[in-house]
Amino acid sequence: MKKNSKDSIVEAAIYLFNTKGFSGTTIRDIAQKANSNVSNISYYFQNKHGLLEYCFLKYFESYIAELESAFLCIDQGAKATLQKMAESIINYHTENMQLTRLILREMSIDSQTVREIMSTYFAKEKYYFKAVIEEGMITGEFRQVSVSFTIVQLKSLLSMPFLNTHYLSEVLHVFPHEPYFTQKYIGEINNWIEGVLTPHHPKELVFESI
Amino acid sequence: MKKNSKDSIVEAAIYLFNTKGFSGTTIRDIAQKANSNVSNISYYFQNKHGLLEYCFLKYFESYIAELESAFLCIDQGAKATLQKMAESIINYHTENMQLTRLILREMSIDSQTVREIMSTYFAKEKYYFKAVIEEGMITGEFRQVSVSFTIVQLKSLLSMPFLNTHYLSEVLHVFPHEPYFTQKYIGEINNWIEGVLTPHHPKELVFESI
Amino acid sequence: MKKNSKDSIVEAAIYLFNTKGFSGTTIRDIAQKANSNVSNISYYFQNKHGLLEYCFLKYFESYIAELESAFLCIDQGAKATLQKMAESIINYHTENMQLTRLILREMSIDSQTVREIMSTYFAKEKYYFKAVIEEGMITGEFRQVSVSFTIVQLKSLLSMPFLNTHYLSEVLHVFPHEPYFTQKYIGEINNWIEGVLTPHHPKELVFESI
Amino acid sequence: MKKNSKDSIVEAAIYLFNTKGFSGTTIRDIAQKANSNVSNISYYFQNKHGLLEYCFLKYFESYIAELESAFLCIDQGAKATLQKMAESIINYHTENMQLTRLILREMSIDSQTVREIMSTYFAKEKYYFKAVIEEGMITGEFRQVSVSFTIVQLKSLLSMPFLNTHYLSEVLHVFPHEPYFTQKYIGEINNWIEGVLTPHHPKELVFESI
DNA sequence: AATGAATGAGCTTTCATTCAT
DNA sequence: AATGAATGAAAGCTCATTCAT
Repeated sequence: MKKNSKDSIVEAAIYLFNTKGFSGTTIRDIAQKANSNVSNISYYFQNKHGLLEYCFLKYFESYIAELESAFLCIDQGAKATLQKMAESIINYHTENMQLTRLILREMSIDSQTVREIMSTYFAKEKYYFKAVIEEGMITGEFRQVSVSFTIVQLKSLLSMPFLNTHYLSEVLHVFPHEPYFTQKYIGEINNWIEGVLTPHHPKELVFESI
Repeated sequence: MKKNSKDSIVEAAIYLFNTKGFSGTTIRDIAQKANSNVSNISYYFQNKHGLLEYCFLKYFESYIAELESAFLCIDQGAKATLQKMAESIINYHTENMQLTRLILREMSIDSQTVREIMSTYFAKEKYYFKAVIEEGMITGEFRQVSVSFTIVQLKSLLSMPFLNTHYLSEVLHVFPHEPYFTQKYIGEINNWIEGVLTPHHPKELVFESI
Repeated sequence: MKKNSKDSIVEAAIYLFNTKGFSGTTIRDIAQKANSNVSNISYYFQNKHGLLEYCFLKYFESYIAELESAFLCIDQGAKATLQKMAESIINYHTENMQLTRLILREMSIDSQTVREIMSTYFAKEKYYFKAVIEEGMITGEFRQVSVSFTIVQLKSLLSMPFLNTHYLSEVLHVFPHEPYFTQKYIGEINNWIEGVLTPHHPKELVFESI
Repeated sequence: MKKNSKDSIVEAAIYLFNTKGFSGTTIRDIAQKANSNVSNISYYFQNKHGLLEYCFLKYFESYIAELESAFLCIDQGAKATLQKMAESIINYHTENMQLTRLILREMSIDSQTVREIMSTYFAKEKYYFKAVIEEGMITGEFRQVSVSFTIVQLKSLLSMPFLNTHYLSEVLHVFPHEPYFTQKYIGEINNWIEGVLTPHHPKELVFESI
């Protein structure tokens, strides 16, 4: 009768953690939404917190995989690679908006989970970003910039819209769920790469902007 | 005996909501940290949620005031004004990092509070950003851009570093609390204004980058 | 500004104790309804329970006074006196319906208050009822009946309609507040005195009694 | 380990609600007396109020069943039927004195529960009383009386002794728990039916009295 | 005489978890 | 693999009362 109890629990958890926050969600909420029994959560994930950790892992495994895959074409140039990385992340975030929002929010809470589980993933993520930026600076594709501050900006631009989807849709009337958004926002990121990271060779660059 | 019970409750609440999340914080935690009595929370703020709302109002009243004040110099040019607005916000966020982080996180939860309380503030904020961007496009200081997508980016850049302070300090070794950060990050935002918003007049712009 | 704080507190208390029960009413409810301050309750009545006791005394002082006054005409015959006593009680209950209902309900709770405060009043009440019934039995106006069981019935008939006013009005469409009710119900009590207490055929019936 | 948690909770609740009133009883009291856990009250009855409603239903289901069963012999005459109904109610009240007292008291509080839950039961009860009284008036067994006012008296006589058991035992020294009381009080009710409801045909009636 | 801030105890309810099946 | 009853801890909140003014 139940397709897959474990999966439906995770699905329900992502939705509810995202909507009401981790602490604001009860395991009964989750069990009910998943059409499962409360005890199954303990059974599969040890306890409520284990379920959250599972969600974190689920997110980061894929996230890093996307990043890794995009990084493979580094020999085609730093700019192209960075553009591909940004595009991959935006696509991944768009396709997993609930999970992304949950991670981005809970990450900002000061907890053991964040420190322990995520440090390795963040280290990897930093490695790829740093590598591509430094490569670009060496080849002259990028200006000489602060790697850290560049990563700060890049991550800001790639995360925020998915964290504040309400704000986007209700205040700015920009709808991250629509396919048009993804396309357009990738263009904006490329503009940022051009305008902020790339050295100004006047003639060509003017025509890149939308 | 107690100097100011109400204020110390708010202060404790901001710290704890920020550190452990709203749902993850108990009113007993707050009362204890504030050296006050649990009942006083109900007494002053009706209930736990009222205390959160109070924090929201506290943040937004000042935030909008900062924005409004910076907007006053609009006759000195759109770019200068936008730079001043960004600087004001960064300064305000730096000085109220705890509160800012709390607001930015809880805002992303799907609740009545967010919708009802904040809609007016967001409308005002949007008004100022839109006004300055459109002014810039009219005078030719800014390129022709999508107002909404520009606001998305601007808000991303102005918020994210204050939401993920752990990440910045522990992964990137960038410390938002240090005075150097503020100064440097304001420069980065100005770069963004130059590189992304300002039309390329080759000669001058090259020298603006840090 | 306040006419009489004490009186308005009592008035509010009677209404609220009656509507929501003693334990179900908070002193803040009372203070608010009385347009007074919470602390005044402690000031005037020591504490919440003192206020209840005050209500009990208020009721019983008047109640016993009514009974006493009606009993004075005992030399005009037992039946006439009993009728007058019943009429007085019904009138008093009608005029103080809220207070009456409150007393009748709280009396049924097993508490110190009931035992201590009321025992003297109940003793007095019993004395008058017993006196009039026994007088009637001596003079032959009444049949030989059990005094206790007669008092049970009499008190039942004189109390219940005022305890269950909702039931009367909503189920039976009998409205104790209307003047017609009082008049009619006094008639019913007199019927009861006639039919149950008075011998039908003086000579024979005397022997029927238990 | 626990035999029947639900039943023991109900039993404890009836005793305590009766003794201390609904609002005056805490669920900790109940759980302790029932040797159960506080949470089980929520588990079985949703909340404290749900437990009260359960008691109401428990009472009325049986009460109406008694009434219905007694009403079946209506073809044996209205008076006999009414006597049987009264007897059934007195027996039921005697056997369930705690519950009865609880219901009678809480019924007098002005609440949603009373209005919603009980209206149907009261309608049924009224139907049976009305039917038997009207039948009696048609056949000439009963005098022409007001149905409503007769029900008021009947219910008064059948309820009050069970509501004020303290008063009966401590003031009047009448003990409703003793078997003698039931027998005697049924006799009193029959006297009331004879004296108040039955037309006076001197010769015959004399022999009917007990 | 009256007020409003402050207190601490205690209440109802919720929750994550465990146990027996 | 899955269920539902049961548990103890703790959470949010309420309340009668007191204190300082």
